[in-house]
Amino acid sequence: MPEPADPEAEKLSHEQLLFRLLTEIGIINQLAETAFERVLPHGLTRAQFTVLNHSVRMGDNRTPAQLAAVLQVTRGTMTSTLARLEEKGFIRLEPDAVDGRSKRVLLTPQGRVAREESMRAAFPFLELATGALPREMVELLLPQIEQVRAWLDQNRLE
Amino acid sequence: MPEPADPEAEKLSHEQLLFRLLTEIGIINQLAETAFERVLPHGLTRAQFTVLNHSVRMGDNRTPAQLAAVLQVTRGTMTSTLARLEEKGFIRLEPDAVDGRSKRVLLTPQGRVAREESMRAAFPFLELATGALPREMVELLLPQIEQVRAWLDQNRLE
DNA sequence: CCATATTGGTTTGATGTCAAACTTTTGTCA
DNA sequence: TGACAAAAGTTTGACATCAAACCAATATGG
Repeated sequence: MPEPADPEAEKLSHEQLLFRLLTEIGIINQLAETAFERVLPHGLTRAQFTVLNHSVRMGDNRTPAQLAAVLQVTRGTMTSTLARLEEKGFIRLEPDAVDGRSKRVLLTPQGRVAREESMRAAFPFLELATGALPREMVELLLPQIEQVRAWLDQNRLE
Repeated sequence: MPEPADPEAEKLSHEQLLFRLLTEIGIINQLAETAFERVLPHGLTRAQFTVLNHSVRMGDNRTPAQLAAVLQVTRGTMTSTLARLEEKGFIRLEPDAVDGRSKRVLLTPQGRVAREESMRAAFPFLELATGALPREMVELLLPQIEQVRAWLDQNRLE
């Protein structure tokens, strides 16, 4: 059947499909971020949680520049997020012993607890979602999405 | 082979997979938005472009509340975006003839031109991406991503 | 060894975004 | 019809984000 029955169903170009994909991703991100921040404790934002989570999982004692690179934000943004985490007592910022330009980001015990609380707070929402989004689908989706991420990552217009 | 060779490759829970998916989506969004805004003309942002694009594709003469609902932002956010588009001369805001509370968003000719220019400016980037992200993959991905979006959309914690 | 380039971090200004409080207008219903 | 509820839009305050300009410290090269 070469002729689509639905006159609306015009054949989209490869580029148009990609654009649609990025648009959908934008909306998902917006909805997910809003839902996530609504349940996070201590007024944590997604950006702040991401720093705590990364520090727990990959180890703390990183420099702000390293965190900015890994988490894909500018250094200015990281400066701001770290300042708020320090205000809340969830990290400490110490001067680097060997490089006078650098600092080191250390988790505090309260920071670890706050990350744990955040995980628990997010769980019910994720659990609810598992009902509608089958595991096989997510397993199929993830590597493809990672491929999109990898391409964008490598083709940043510096 | 029930034992994974890689000791890192622990079996992730369904919830953890979903979390990873949303994290990847967040990073993709950030990279795509930054890349897109770098090429947009007239200092347009993605939010502003989205309003122009929607008005061209779906017709203008909508109310701010309608646009906010369709584009998944709060009314306060839409107020701000529309104000900047009006400053740039790309839309006009007129009072609704029948409902004294409402306004109507009208595209100006310059607004239509700016949207066209934006599409052209974005094309080279999308074209580049088509090389790395095959059409069959995008076609496979899109309906699944739409399913995720639809679930989040319906399960907003109002 | 010194001039220059690079790197780490900060600051500023603009924008998007949300939640919450607020005003104005419209709708409901008793 | 008059009180109250609902809806449209705005404003404010907080945060994330970027780009660009900036300072300080380190690295490089002649």
